[in-house]
Amino acid sequence: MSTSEIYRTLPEQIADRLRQEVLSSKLKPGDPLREVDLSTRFGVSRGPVREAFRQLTQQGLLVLEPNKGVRVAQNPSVELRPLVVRLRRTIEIFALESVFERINDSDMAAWSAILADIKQACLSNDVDALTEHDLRFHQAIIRSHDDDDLFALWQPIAMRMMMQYHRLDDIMDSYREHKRILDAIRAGDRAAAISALTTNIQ
Amino acid sequence: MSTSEIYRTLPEQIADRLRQEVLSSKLKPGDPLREVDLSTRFGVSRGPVREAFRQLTQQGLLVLEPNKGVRVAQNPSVELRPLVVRLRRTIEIFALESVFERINDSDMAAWSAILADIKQACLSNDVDALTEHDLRFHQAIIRSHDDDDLFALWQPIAMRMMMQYHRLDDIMDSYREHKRILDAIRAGDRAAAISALTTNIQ
DNA sequence: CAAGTGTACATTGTTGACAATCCCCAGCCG
DNA sequence: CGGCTGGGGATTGTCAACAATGTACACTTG
Repeated sequence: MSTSEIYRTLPEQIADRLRQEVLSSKLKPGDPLREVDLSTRFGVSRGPVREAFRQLTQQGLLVLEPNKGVRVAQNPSVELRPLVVRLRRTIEIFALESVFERINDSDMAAWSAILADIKQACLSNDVDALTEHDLRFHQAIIRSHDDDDLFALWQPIAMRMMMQYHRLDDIMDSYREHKRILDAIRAGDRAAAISALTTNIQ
Repeated sequence: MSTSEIYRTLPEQIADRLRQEVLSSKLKPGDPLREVDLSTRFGVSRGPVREAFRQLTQQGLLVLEPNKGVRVAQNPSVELRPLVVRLRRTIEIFALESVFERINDSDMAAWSAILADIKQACLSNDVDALTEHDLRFHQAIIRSHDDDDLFALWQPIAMRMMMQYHRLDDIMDSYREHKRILDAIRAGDRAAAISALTTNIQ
């Protein structure tokens, strides 16, 4: 997720960068993205850029109009939002349910590290960093399953929520909510974990 | 959906054809797809084929391994199946709930036509045609919303179920189930419609 | 003979040129 | 004056050549 990391493919690097800019509202809903602009900016040809567009379209961050290019997706309609929340809860609770059976020390350590990043982002009031680590936290829940299908199901739904403006008045609440989830997991308390997760997803 | 229709884009034509072959098990899970094979077969270059691959990957029908090409996706693990069923029910019931408010005569006519196609496919024991029209029926429920986001959310989930082998002993049951749904809609009976839909999705 | 290594081939990744399409706007016509 | 029409620039779509990567298998080596 950080800047100087080894990526497998060119399109992935481009997609990661663009995703970051969409989630941080550097690119706003409706903004058009031009293939040539980005290809010169990243120093590659249009092919990899097109490929990155496809990845982000799949994740619901961009919308593609044939012969007209891509734009940043509009936030889901207010009508749809309750559905998206319900779907995301369904998936993450499903994943959480079986976390208790598989969890090991290295998982917990990784989670604690992410929670520390969330705390740090909250303290320094860095909303972009918070979005990134929030995403990583939930991704870790999903990924504890090691099932690419589950991740593929979850991603477009989660992305559609992440694009929304932040719902919390006090940014520090984000840290508290995630801490509650992790504490409940550590304590092996399923009901508390699900409750905390449900509170966090809305 | 039929063979000689006007499509906007080349990749769409290719993707439609390949989807049909995956859903009809002409291409089986794990089968590799080669870009050059398909580009010569369709008489185009590799570009549009790659693009079609991306669309089908997004729909969960193909899996993409960098530098190694695409393969037909494995069916979701048995562990995941209950989740997929739950998600699909959640979305379709959500869509169905508000169908009652928007429905008009031309919608009903279109639905009746699809139901007739389903009946025809059942009578002639044509499983491939049944799969296609089954998909069209549910797609019509989703599409009655005229919200591309809802469709985008639904498609990858529905596709993962459509890849599964058919669950019915008597193929004619499929017609009966869909007829129950449509009759309930026509009668304006929400509870019955939801019940019939829930029975159909499993 | 087993394990590692090199090499040729098959396949995907990337590129830049060219074609098709869209969009804006000036000019024309009713 | 309002609406149609068509030209030209901007943008995406397609293509074929070339580069990079992965794979299979014969070969060496201990």
